This record gives sequence, C-alpha cells and structure tokens, in this order.
Amino acid sequence: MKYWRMVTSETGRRERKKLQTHEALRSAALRLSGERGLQRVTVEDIAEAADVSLRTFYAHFPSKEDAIVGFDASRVEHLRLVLLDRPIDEAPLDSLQFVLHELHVESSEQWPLRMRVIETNPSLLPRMFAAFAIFERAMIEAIAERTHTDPATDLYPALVTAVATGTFRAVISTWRSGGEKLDFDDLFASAFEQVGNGLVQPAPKQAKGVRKTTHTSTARSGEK
Amino acid sequence: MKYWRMVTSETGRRERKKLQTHEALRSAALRLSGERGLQRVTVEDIAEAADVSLRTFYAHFPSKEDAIVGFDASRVEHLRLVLLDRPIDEAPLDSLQFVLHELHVESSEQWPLRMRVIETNPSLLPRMFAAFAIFERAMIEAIAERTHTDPATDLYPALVTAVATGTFRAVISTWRSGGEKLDFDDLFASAFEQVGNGLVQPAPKQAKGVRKTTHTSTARSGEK
DNA sequence: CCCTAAAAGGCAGGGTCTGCAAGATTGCAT
DNA sequence: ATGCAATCTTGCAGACCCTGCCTTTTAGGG
Repeated sequence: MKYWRMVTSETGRRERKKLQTHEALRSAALRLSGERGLQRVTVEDIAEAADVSLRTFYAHFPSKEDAIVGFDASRVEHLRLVLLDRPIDEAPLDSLQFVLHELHVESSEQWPLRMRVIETNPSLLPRMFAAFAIFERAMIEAIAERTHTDPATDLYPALVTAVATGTFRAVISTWRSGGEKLDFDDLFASAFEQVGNGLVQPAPKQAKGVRKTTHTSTARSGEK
Repeated sequence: MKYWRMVTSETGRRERKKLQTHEALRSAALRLSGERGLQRVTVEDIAEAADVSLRTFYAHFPSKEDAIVGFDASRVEHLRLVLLDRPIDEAPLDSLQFVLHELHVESSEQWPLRMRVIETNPSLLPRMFAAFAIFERAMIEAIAERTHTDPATDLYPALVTAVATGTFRAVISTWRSGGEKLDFDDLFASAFEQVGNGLVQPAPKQAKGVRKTTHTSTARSGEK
C-alpha cells in the first residue's frame, strides 16, 4: 500500500510544511550569514529566525554549514536523472557539461549571495567541497551505468567526472574573480572546449589590445 | 637583521622542538584514529598522547581533522617549488602531472593508514578537500606565473590545475576501490594520457581476456 | 473519533574551539 | 654570566556545536 509515496514528490500538507521549514531554515541561514558573517550567527539564531526550535534545525541539517552550502538529496537525484536522460550516444564529457550547465542555471538566482557568503567565510569551503563530492559520486555512478563499466575497477567514470567538475569549478572561480564581467556561457563553453582538445597551452599572448569579442579560446593548435 | 630566518629552514633547537611536537601530534592523531575511530578520540586524547596540553594542540592545528588530513604550509611550498623547477617549456598539464606524482611518492609511506582512516571516517572528507584546495591554489598561482597570465581573469591556470587534480583524485579513488591491485603508475599515466587526448569515451570493451600488458588506453580515436 | 507515524520541541551533557593572561624556554646581546 | 625579548606552552573560563533521549504536537487514514 501507498506505493505512491515511493515515487511521487510527497504531496500532503505535512510534506509541504516540512519543505517550508526546510527552506525557511536555508534562507535564514544564508541571509543571516550574509548580514553578520557566519561566526556571528549561531544555530539558535537561525532556528529562531525560521521560528522553530534548535532541535528542529538539527532534524533538517547536520550542521550550520550544510544549511548554507549543502545539496539536498532531492537535488542530487534530480541532476542524476537529467544526466540519465541525455541521449545514450552522447559523449560522457558532453553529458556532464550539460548537467553542470543545468546546475548553474537552476541555482543562478541564489548564486550571487551564496558565493559572496562563501568567499567571506572560508570556513564554509570544507563542507562545500564535501557536498560537491556527494554530487560527484552520483554522477560517477550514472556515467558508469551508461558506459556499462564498474567504477570500482574502471578508471573512466571517475576520471571524466572529476575532470568535468574540476572544469566547472575553474570556470566558476575565474568568472567570480573576474568580477562576473565575462559572459559565463562563453567561459563555460570555452573551458570544455579546451578540455576536449587536451588542454594544450594557450598561445603566449596575442597582443595588448586583444579583441575581447569572443571567448578566451587561445588554444586551438589541436583541431577537432 | 636575522635575514636568514626568512630563507633557511629554521635550524635552532626551538624550531626543532616545535617540529617534534608538531609531528608527535600528527602521528598520535593518526594512530589513535586508526585504533579507535575518529569519534572515539578527543583532542585531549591526542594532546595527552603527544604529552602536551590541549591548548598546545590548538597552537599547532586548527582542528582535530587538520592534524590528520591537513597539508603543512611547508609541504605546499615545497611542491610549489617543484613545479617552478620544471623545464620552462614543458606543457603545464605535464608539469602538474609530475608534481602530483611527486606528491604521491613522497607520502606513499603514510598513505595506507591515512587513506584507511579517511575511508572509515567520512567526516574527514570536508577538511581533506579543503586542504587539497589550498594546495590547488598554490599550483594555480605557479602555473599563472609560468604562463605569464593573470589567474583572476584568465581561465587557463585554474582550468588546467583543476583538471589535473581531478585526474589525480580519480586515480587515487579507483586505485583504492580496486584494492590497489592495479599498478598505480600505470593507472596514473593512463589517466593523464586520456585527459591529454580529450577524454573520448573508451571502446565498449575489448574482450574478456584483455591484454594486461600496457595501460588502459582504450581511447585513441582522436589522434594528437 | 481513535490510532499511528512523522515532525517538532525540551533538556542534559560531552566535546570543540577561542580569548586571555600567566609561566617556561630559547636566542641573542651586552 | 645576566638580562631582555620573542616564542612556545599552559590553565582556565566560557560560548557554541551537536547528539541522545524523551515528550508533545500535528497530519493522515481507518
């Protein structure tokens, strides 16, 4: 009985309230950290702001940091499905590129604030990487499934995933430190293109007044 | 005066003692965690085992986890210099491959225990990634220096570094989960070769009794 | 209307980490 | 030698994190 529970998105009032609390805690954590700085915000403050008890906070998140930078399991699952839905003959690196782009687009709204909070509070980095590692693990499994390989013995799934997420991190990092003036999509596409070309070293430098029209794809020696 | 302090490796009795304490804390932390499990070891236990006060522990490490998985600044600096010592015309990806191989070789002695502790205590992962990120940052700066680019605006240094470290992580992960039966150097070389070739998807599978003579370089469609 | 499961709340307590101020050790100069 | 200054170490108080255990509240289904 109640098979539906296992498949659907839990559509009762109870589940809705739980989700509300969850999101209230998340946004309170993010907002307060942005206002005062992470160390000046206690878990109790967050719970208070979301109007629940401290104990309830810990029913939703294992730590303060997770409320800010953690991935929800449902989110990971969603992205996993996105990957599995890609055409079966698409190159794994391209599939991952798609998923990572999706990841960025979906959360682009909260990105500015979240990134700012992370940058001003480096103590968030550990948990952030850990959260990303969980997502990465899901991607590895999915790639392994699609390529009919065993990730425990075959290097490829972990390799292509690690490279893809590394590429993603590099793009985010550069985009951020460049003041977000560069076009994200250009940077993103350029990065994956360079990776697909084997990361040959870009030409020393064009000239002083480089045309800033297109992306930074200085590396083109190895054609496709 | 005392310019030498800034250059040499601090060779007084004071410095030696400090280093001793540092290492005593490190090995005590690792040993105890291996014996009882991380959660059954308090910082006080570690300080006790190294015969110093709890407060002194925190003079050396910001947290229990860092004593186990953290990189010392001197270690990062050493690796940075290794990278800068590579022939100036070597491709950045190859330089990074060399440094990462060096990293693995240098710590290969403590690796088994440390890896085992990490795997049995996933709560170490966050700090481990954070430590690795610091190392990564140093590599980015060094690559930027060698390629005469500004990592704040140019994608390449961060990109090639993230890809290289990602490759490294994938190798370690696969090597470990495969029970370390595969030859590490083969796996390592094969991984970087695949990356250099643009990560094209490997052929579905050769046969059952694949020749195990060389590495897994199944991917060769895209020539150089 | 009752019953069950799930969510939320309360409380106690061990553990982490920091600020502060005092004590011990070492390097160096007089 | 003796004193000074820097550094390392230490003790202590206290805020905060997080968990175990138990009680209360609320939603959903017979």
